[in-house]
Amino acid sequence: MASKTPEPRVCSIARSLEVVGEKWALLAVREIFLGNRRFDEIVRRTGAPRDTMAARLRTLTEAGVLGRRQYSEHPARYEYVLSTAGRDLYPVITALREWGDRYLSGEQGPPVTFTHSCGHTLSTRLVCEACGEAATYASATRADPEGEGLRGR
Amino acid sequence: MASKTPEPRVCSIARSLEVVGEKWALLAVREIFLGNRRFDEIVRRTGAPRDTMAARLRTLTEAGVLGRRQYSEHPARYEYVLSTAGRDLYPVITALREWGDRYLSGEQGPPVTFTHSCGHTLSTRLVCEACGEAATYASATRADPEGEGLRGR
DNA sequence: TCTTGTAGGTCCGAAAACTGGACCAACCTT
DNA sequence: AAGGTTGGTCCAGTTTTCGGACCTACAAGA
Repeated sequence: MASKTPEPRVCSIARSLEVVGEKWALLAVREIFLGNRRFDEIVRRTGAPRDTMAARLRTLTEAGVLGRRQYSEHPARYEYVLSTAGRDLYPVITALREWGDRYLSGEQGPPVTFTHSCGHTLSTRLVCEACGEAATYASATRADPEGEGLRGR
Repeated sequence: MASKTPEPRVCSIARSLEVVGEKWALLAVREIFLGNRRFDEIVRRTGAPRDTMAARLRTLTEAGVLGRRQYSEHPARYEYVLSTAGRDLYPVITALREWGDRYLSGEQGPPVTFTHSCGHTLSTRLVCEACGEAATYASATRADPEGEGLRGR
């Protein structure tokens, strides 16, 4: 076999995880989605060490997922806001919540966090971008079953 | 303010990340989705240190996301397969791919990895579970805007 | 037979990341 | 003046990660 596929696969999933895959990153984003934009709140509600969360907010800001906004001048105070890219993490967070709701809930059922404006829970659906058809993993083709043919386009 | 909300929020997202939030976990799952079920393949195509990946596959197996199956007796050989819970990570992975495709693609566009059987790319849609209506972050209610009222149900 | 290859790991020491807790500088309220 | 709020930083100890070498068991080819 002459041409080896690139060792670490060129992949958007890997790239995404490079940015939001660190331990506390998505929990920070979750808090901001929930409206808690301030450092102390984020630290308190995620349970992260202050130090670690400070570093994480820095990397997320540098990556363009968050913005840092001064909301008070004289005691200089900052809050974190979601960029467009940050807001577009909503499906990722929803999918994770859904999975946790299904497989990691205790006896009292899943905790409720995000709801649709009609009051019900949001979920993610897989659809085909082109034909609009609902899809499942079963109807998805694994483009690279044997480890070949996957090259970036 | 008498009753403090629980410090670290009770949350399915946090629980999910406890299981699949480690650095190489979702990439291992990705490889298995792509049909590469064997240790060496998984290591090679993710780029993870062998050591770390061995540990990760162990935790994922213990968590019930993966199963470990012997496919050869005499040289005892094992492969990893997705459980139902593992297969249900498909939306998470799709959402991450979609985000990476959108915000982290180079000049040559996103690498293609998963496609629908019709040959097109899959994506995730947010919908309301009850009314079936398409939803966006904008139409979602933040159940806990000020850090209150979020308690598990 | 001897070598090479495959497969699924383990072991190692060095480096990086995470952790909890103390501390700090401005400002404000009581 | 004392105490609270906010957004951090600093520290030292522990845990994880990293890359590479190594190991066992078998099979195929020269």
